[in-house]
Amino acid sequence: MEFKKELKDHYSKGHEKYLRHISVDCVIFGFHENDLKVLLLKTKYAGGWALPGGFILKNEHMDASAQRILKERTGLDEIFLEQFHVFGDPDRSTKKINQQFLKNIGVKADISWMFERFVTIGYYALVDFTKVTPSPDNISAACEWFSIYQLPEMILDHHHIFDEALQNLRMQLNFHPVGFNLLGKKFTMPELQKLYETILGKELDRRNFQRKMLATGILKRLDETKKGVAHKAPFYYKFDLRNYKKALKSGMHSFE
Amino acid sequence: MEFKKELKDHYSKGHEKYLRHISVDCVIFGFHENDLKVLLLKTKYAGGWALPGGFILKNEHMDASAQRILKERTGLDEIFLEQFHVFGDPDRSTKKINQQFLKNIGVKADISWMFERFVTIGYYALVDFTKVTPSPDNISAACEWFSIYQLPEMILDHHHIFDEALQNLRMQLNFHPVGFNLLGKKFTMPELQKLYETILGKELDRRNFQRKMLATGILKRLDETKKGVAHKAPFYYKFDLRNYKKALKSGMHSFE
DNA sequence: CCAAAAGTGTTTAAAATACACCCATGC
DNA sequence: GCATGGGTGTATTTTAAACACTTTTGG
Repeated sequence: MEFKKELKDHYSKGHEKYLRHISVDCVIFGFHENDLKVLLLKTKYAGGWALPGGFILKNEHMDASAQRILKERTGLDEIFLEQFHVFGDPDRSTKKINQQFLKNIGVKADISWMFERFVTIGYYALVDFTKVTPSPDNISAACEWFSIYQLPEMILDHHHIFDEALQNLRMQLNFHPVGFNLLGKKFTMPELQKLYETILGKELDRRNFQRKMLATGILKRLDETKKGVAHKAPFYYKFDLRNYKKALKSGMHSFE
Repeated sequence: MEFKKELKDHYSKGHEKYLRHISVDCVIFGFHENDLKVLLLKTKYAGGWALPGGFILKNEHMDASAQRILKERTGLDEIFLEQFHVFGDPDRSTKKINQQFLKNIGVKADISWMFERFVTIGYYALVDFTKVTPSPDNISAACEWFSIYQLPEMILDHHHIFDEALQNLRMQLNFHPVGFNLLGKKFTMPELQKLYETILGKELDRRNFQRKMLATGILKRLDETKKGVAHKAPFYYKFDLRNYKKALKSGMHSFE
């Protein structure tokens, strides 16, 4: 069985390929149907959901590892990525989980780099939900989006990692208009507002939001309005990358 | 020679004691004579100054490693510490430096965990300058404070790590009144202001500064004034930890 | 008594917040 | 035509920034 051989190799020889003791975990945020979502993997046999993660190749830039992991799970390139925290508690051991996993799947291994302690580097990613094709890795049974307000049971400290990621994202939102990375090429003001409200977890004033957003100068209104929608049709906007870069230098404003 | 043996052991057997591929580097800030300073080490033989750093013991919490490293260099316990960034470029190799170092010192080693790639976790520390007794480690010739505006040539990417630390400190200063960690038990308002000005790299209005600071409610004015000083004697203040913790929850203000 | 630094205001400008009105569209 | 959501504008409050005067102290 090809899969078992691959797995055995990973456990017995992975340390020749990857840096020991270091893993990368990604909190992938997407926005869909007015809800902020996170992409999670269901581990085979071993119960519980997990953040997509991986390891750093011996000659690979750490940021590139995160990009590679994201590419594999979402199919996307050049994702917005932000390293936000390192989790270095010696008790966050994956040993038990890994041993349980191998036992269940019927692979033997007594010692393995995978049983050793891991320090994990947390990244969060902001992706365009509509562009993502979630695909599980070979040790996972499923790869699905979850609302951040209805997360399932998660392995290890992954829920804690998620919490930190969300907190960092909220902070970031006050300085850089990172929200745009979660939307498509064009979007309406109400959509953008919903996004902000979902991330921040609170409602914002519609009129003040629009004024502030436009004041940043990083939005460009299109002549097009949203079609086939009840009530007054909202305009589409697009994100003006050039002005964005200029605005970044002079600092961004915060939201309520 | 005891030292050479220790060193040889470190290079040949250190990987049994520490996590491979991971180092910790600390940017230690101190405030003295109206100047923000950083504690640096002069490496023996290999030229250039370096940030105090070290490795994570196999069963040690990452944060504890940083505390241990700081204790060794400054003599202080329970230092204010903040993990701010991980540097994971595969090119940031210490191999050449280490080999040069060993050659110069006359120790032989062909392979060593120390020649492998390191991902380093950056911490910055805020310490009370007057409490610190700088002491070099056994591979360093000197341990000295430098003004952040007159830094010497530094090895590897240490200058870049410093830059990131300073940038993070400035950010942090807008949300948490971290400045207090750099001062002693009591301090005058002008001293506190100088500190802020030095960190932020710009002048602040004396009167507005005082008002804002007092508005946070985390300062307590003592009945004591500074003695033996020309002109009007400023009051001493102390930092009110209890109110500080309360204030943190409701968020802090920014400075100009 | 005067220069220099510190304490305590006030005035002005800007930004955040709250709120009101009109317009378009589908049912 | 009316309920609903969207575009635009104004009043109010809050906060930041600019500025002035008085007080204390050593020389």
